[in-house]
This record gives sequence, structure tokens and C-alpha cells, in this order.
Amino acid sequence: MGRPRSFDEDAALTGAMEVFRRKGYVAASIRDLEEATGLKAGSIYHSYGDKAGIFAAAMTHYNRAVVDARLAEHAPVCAGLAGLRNLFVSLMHEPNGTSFGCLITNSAIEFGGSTKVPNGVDIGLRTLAATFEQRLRAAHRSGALRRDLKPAVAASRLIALYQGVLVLVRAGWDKPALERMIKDEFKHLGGEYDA
Amino acid sequence: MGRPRSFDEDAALTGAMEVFRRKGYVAASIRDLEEATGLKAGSIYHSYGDKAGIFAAAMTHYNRAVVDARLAEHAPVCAGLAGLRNLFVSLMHEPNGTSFGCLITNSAIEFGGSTKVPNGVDIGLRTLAATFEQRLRAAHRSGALRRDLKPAVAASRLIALYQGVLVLVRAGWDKPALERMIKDEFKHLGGEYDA
DNA sequence: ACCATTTTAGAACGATCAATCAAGAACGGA
DNA sequence: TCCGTTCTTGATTGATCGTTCTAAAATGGT
Repeated sequence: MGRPRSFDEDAALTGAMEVFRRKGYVAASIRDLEEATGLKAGSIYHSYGDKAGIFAAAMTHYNRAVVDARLAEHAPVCAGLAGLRNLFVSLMHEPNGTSFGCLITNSAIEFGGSTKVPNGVDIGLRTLAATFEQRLRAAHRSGALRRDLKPAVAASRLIALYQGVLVLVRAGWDKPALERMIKDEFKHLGGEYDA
Repeated sequence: MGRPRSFDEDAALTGAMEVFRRKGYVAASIRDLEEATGLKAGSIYHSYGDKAGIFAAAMTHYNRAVVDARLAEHAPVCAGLAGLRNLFVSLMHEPNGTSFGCLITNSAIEFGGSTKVPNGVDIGLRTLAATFEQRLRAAHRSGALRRDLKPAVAASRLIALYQGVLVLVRAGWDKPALERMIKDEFKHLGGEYDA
């Protein structure tokens, strides 16, 4: 059956993913990818077809290895609204030097000008939105959510807030102010306010 | 005194701006800029130094000609909270084919990976945030804002929501859902909710 | 009219881009 | 063992990148 692959595909995709997160799709060169994956250009093209191919693979890897893991770590089902809040707050506590940005946000912006937004962007956004809505519905049932709030609309606000926070963090916006804002938002969701 | 410029600098910068909004900084080539500005490469380099120079000029032009104009059109001081709401809603009513995206958001993402975020990003963001806060403070004084809301925190939420909406629109997210979310958010701000 | 100065135009530069190719190396099945 | 297949490597391709350069065209001051 021929020679098997000698490289660790997960490690290679992780490297590629980091390059794309840091520099974006266009600015990431094949030589950057060689360095980050440990593969030579020939191997990259053999395994993934072209630059768009390894990007698609890296994006899929991101959704599975980063987004899903982040949701599971900070906002498991049992953690309720507080878990969601932790998820948001965690966006601002990544060490500055090793911050790569969100591949979903970055790709939405970079490819959004053309008509061809990568599938992974939509998949990632839907994963986030579905998780938000699920947690809000559970909070709605348990009474943890303010009674006059509709989970679907609140989830819509959270997905927008989430992307907005990622933009502002990347722009170097004041993090303490963002954190205050997030805590305030979740106070609202929990109904800890007088009208 | 030598020969004066024969091209319309505003028109040239508008063209350059559109290219950068649509394709991003890296993907925009000097040849793209030649076509969009009507200038030849030599003239561009003579007038703006290098690619980063014409980008900086385009960014300044954007803040003055697009951001300020948009704020004045949709959210003048007299329009109060409703003006802000119109501003948000207008983000989703740009004709699809001619949508260029927001140069501030796009640049924050594209340059955010490096340590050098362009000045124009911060300037534009501060303009938006300051306007939001000013309108919210006015609404606070007039009683149009829910009494338990602090204008500064609410402005912080609005700037994040604003950037988030721009990301989602660029990603092709469901616009009617976004519009419902925005209208809901402004209902909250106006206190039109029971607790 | 003439000069000094600046803007244009277009060709040209080296560097780097994504992608290809040929050849050898390494494995599984027979 | 040996064959067929697949993987790896490094050199190489043509295209395009940002930038520079040269020379002509155009203007204002004197």
C-alpha cells in the first residue's frame, strides 16, 4: 500500500492554523507554512492540493480543536449562564504575546469582501450561536434568565457581542472596560437589575 | 513653483479606500490602486511615498468622509437614541453588490496580529465610541435611557455590538435576525421592557 | 521666453509568490 | 525479496509583488 505518512497531521495542522490566525490567509506564505508545519512545500501540495486546501483543513481543525475545546472548557452545559460569562471573559485573558486571534472572525473579514466565504466560518459561527442559544434556553427553563428575554434574540446579541469583543481585543481596545461591559451584560441576562 | 497636481485627490483617495475596504491591505496591489485611483504607480509613490502611505491617507479619508458622514446622516445629536438605532440598522441595508465593509473593522483584524495597528483604527473606534457615549448621556439626562443603565458601560456594549454586526454581515449572517436583535437591544436601552 | 520644479508615464528591477516536477527514499503486500 | 505505491525533498517555473528609475510633459515665477 505504499509509504505511510511520517508526519503528525494534527501537529502540522496546528502549526498551519497558527500561521493563518496570526497573519491571515493572503499574508501567510507557503514558506511560512513550511516552517510552521515542518513539511516541505512539495509535501504540503501533495497532501492538501493547494494553499486553499491546507487552509480549509486548518479551519476545520480550528473548529474542532479550538472552538469545541474552548466551549467545553469554559461553558459546559452544567455551567449555565456563568459558563457563558466565563467564556466571554476568557477572550481577554489570553497572554498578549501568544494571541493569535480567532480564525473565524479573521476569515469572515478577510474573505467577506468576495462572494466566497469559507464553509468553516459559517460552521464555526453556527456552533457558537447554537451553544449560546442552548445555554440560554436551559437558563430560561430554570428561571436563571430574565423572564422577558427571548433566548433566540439574546443568543443573537451574544454572537454579535462575541465577534465584536474579538475585533476590539485585536485592535488593542481597553480590556478592563470590555470586561466590565461583559459582566454588566450577564447581569442583565440574569435579571440582576431593577427596571 | 513647478507643476501643480492635475488629479482630484479626494476622488483618488476614495478609489483607494474602496480597494482597501474590499480586498484588504495585503491583497490590494499597486496595480489595483492604479486602476482605482486613475494614477500611475509612479505618481502614487511620488505622492504618498509607499503602499503604507497611501493606505494611511485612505484610512484618514475614510474616517472623515465615511464615518463622520454616516454619523451625521443617521445619528445627529437631535435624533437621540432613535438615531443610534437607525445607524445600526443602516449597517444591514447597504446594497449587497456594492458593500465594501468597514475599513476600521477590517484593518483592526488584518493588522491586529502584528504589534502595529494603524492609528486610523483607534481614531475611528474612538470617534464611534465617543458619539455613542455622548448620545447615551443625553438620553440619560432626558430620561430616554433606562435609569439603571450607565452610559459609559452601555456605550461599551454598543461599540462591541457595532463591530460584531459588521463581522456577521460580512460573513453573510442572517440580516433579519440581526435587525430583530438590534431593535430589541434599543428597546432595552429605552426601558421598554418589564422586569 | 526661459528656467526651475514638479507631475506624469511606462519600462524595468530584484524579490517573492503559489505551484510544479523529477528523482530518490521508505514503506506494505506478495 | 522485490514490486507497486506513496511520501519526501529540493530545484525550478512563470507570474506577480512593491518599488525605482528615466525621460517627457506641464506648470509658475522671473
